[in-house]
Amino acid sequence: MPTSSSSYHHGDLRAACLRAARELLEEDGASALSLRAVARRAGVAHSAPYRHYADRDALVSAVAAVGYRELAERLATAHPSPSIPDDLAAIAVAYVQFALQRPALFRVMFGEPCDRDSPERVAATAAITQYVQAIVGRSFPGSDPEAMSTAVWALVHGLAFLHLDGKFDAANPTVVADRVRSAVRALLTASNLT
Amino acid sequence: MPTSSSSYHHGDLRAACLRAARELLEEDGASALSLRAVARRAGVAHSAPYRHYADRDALVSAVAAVGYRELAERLATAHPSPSIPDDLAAIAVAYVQFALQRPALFRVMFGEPCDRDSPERVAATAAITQYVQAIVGRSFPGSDPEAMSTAVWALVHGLAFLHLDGKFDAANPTVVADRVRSAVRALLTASNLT
DNA sequence: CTAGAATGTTGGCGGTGGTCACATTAGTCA
DNA sequence: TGACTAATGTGACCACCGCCAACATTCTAG
Repeated sequence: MPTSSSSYHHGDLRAACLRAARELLEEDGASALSLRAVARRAGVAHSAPYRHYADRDALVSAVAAVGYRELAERLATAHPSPSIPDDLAAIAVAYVQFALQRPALFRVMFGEPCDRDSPERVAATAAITQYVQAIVGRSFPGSDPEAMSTAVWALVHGLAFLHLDGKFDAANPTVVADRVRSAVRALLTASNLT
Repeated sequence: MPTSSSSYHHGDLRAACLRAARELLEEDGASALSLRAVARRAGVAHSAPYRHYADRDALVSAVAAVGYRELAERLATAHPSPSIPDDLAAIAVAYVQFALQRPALFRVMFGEPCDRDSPERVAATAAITQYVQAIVGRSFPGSDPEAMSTAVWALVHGLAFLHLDGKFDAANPTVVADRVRSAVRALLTASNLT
């Protein structure tokens, strides 16, 4: 049963799986992200993805790593070189908006216990940590950068998750942005006076 | 095949399922929480739980609701009537400790998109919202209670999740507690001056 | 040109969520 | 007390999933 000439090998199944996985995640949520569905979408047998990903967690971690990079881009776009509290607030807004626009991806990135030690993941999250510390350190030279960035990241991360879970009304993006901004300002004002 | 006299009906399968589900969650994490495993543990056919829970999500939501109540108890125990920032910090520490001691349960409560609108869940989370607002309102009569409690809850919630995800070192409970305390103090000091 | 490494396929195993018809029991009402 | 009904538990079944192994095809290094 010759399938014409060379459609047997896919070409770049690894990347195709990643793309398919992200699409499934966006379209139907985390529960739709199965290796078999990914294979179907890539037009390939159900076990082919195992040639490129050891198991489901490996695929999920790869997706999460892509998510971390995208999040970093978003934050950088929100403000390339933040230095005052309002710059930081803009970045916080971008963080929360990312979570609300790609809820399933955000949950994969932060909400699952799987493969916390995957090299891709630890590298990506370490990058975010450094990013936040660098910004905070630059914005508040006098403060303890570690404690300060801890508080900032936690506040923003918590805002994202609570909005995602419907604990805060997330229907109106403007309202969300205002809420995030005022919360961040409150914290940063405090640090200025310490 | 008479199974003695009356072991056909379980007695209180609904409660037994809940208990079994919580045990599975504690012992082997979220992935072990399947309706079939619950049924096995309760000593009942795999389809019996469906008489009491419409589907898996319904069971999970019930477990989450129990978790909300337990969390509320913990917070109340940490400090019955908080009024100064340090009282609030103690409650924050209890919140994070709860997350770290029952990670799977905490993730079920806040980390899953399922059944956000289940009556049990909305009631339980509304109770938490009110609880936080009441505390914050009492502690800071002059501040906007909504904005203030938003910031407090988000900060604490974010600290819990980031510790849970290994983004902050959570090995030493004392270190964790110190981190949480200092972050909360920073925020509350700010509000005092507004 | 050929041997072996990569990659993809088929088939299968055990587990899971969910539904159905059926069996058993408990509660109610005459 | 006895019978009828609703509640509850059972077993068989379906589709899907993760994962594995044997096999087929293609690519590539020598």
